Amino acid sequence: MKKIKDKKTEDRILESAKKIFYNKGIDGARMQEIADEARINKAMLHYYFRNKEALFDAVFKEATQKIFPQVIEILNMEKPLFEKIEYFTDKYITLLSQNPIIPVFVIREMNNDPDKFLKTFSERIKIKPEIFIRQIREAIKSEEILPVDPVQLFINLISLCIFPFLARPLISNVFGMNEAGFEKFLNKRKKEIPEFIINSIRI
Amino acid sequence: MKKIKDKKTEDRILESAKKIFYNKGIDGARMQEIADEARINKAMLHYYFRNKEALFDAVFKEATQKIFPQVIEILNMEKPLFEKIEYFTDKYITLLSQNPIIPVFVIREMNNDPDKFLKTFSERIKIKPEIFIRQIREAIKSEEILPVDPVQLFINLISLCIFPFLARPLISNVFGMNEAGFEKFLNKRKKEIPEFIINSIRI
DNA sequence: TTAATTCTTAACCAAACGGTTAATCTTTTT
DNA sequence: AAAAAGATTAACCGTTTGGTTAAGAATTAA
Repeated sequence: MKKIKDKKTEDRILESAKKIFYNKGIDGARMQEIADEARINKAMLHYYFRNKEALFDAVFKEATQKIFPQVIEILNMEKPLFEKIEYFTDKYITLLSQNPIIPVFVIREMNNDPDKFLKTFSERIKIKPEIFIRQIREAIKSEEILPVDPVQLFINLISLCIFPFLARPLISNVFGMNEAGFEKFLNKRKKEIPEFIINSIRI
Repeated sequence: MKKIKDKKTEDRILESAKKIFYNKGIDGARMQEIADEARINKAMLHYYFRNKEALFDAVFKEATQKIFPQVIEILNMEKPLFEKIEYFTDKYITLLSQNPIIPVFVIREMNNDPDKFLKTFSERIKIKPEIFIRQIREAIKSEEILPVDPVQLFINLISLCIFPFLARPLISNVFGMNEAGFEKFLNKRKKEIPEFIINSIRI
């Protein structure tokens, strides 16, 4: 019974911290605001999490755990290259659509303190796209695709998927999209990106 | 004689503010740190700029003025489509390489307060890529390129150019690049991106 | 039941923050 | 040279900030 109650409060804190940190970053977030959001006393934040940084780290950890492992998992699947590119784009944009603020959050905090990010990140998550890279190399050898630089191709794929989530306010404004319009744009993109890439590299 | 001295101090403030704001954002930046960087008293910041927000606005304005007008200018040039894509990629990546922190800065602050951004931004800068979009439409009609969505193609071009600057710490780490290595990667990209795009859409 | 442990709160604190003030130094104007 | 205007500083101020404390509820263990 104790554990259930624990989780209840601790989870509410984490949920509130997520909401505030995601939208304002560690520097813009206020501990009081997180406490208010969770409808608890500010001291409770320090009871469950030592300090602001520890609370932030927990939130950041969850955000990266939610995104990166899935990326790698898909890229390591045993699938033909073209099919994998299609599958990846669809799954990745769907995942980000469900957490559209995470890309901004991760990019912001990663650049805020790159050393800290790389340290805590590479300790937990192995993001080695070597299988995908090797698969590209093999496709080149077997003359299935043009001889492109595998690393550049990989970055292209990631860029095309993530960037719209980072520049969303500007894109929506320039092309006069409302929320539904942007969602439509993203859904269309799920098919456009693989077509775009495969068209480019297919022999 | 007065004006020269004015400029000297005011410029030094702006320069220091740029350095701090670019790297830490408006929330992470401290007025004292900016003053220290400029080797002046903190009160001077308020003498030349009313308050933190006004100083930040001046910095943000300069950053956007440095990037966006050039993007539009190139996209509005009278150039054949393929040549324009090549020219744009080269000039844009070169420009960003000279100001590699600006993309992170603009994306961070744009998402920090989208309404403010869109208001002050669209007042000053008209970023209507209509000429480029029309050019794509015409290339489709004349069967020079495949019938792709012009907006998606435009976003693809921008995504491929900007994203590496946003994810630089992660990219450098995953692929073991040092500073020179990343620069090499970017330079290679100046040719890879146009090839990649043109390969994809050319009939 | 009672003692110990865990959870929660209100009140508090020192440091850091953006911003102000009043006096001083420097330059320009007359 | 004297007065006016502009530039610069040190000291100060009220507020906000992350964090603590000590006391009280609530739950668990004995």
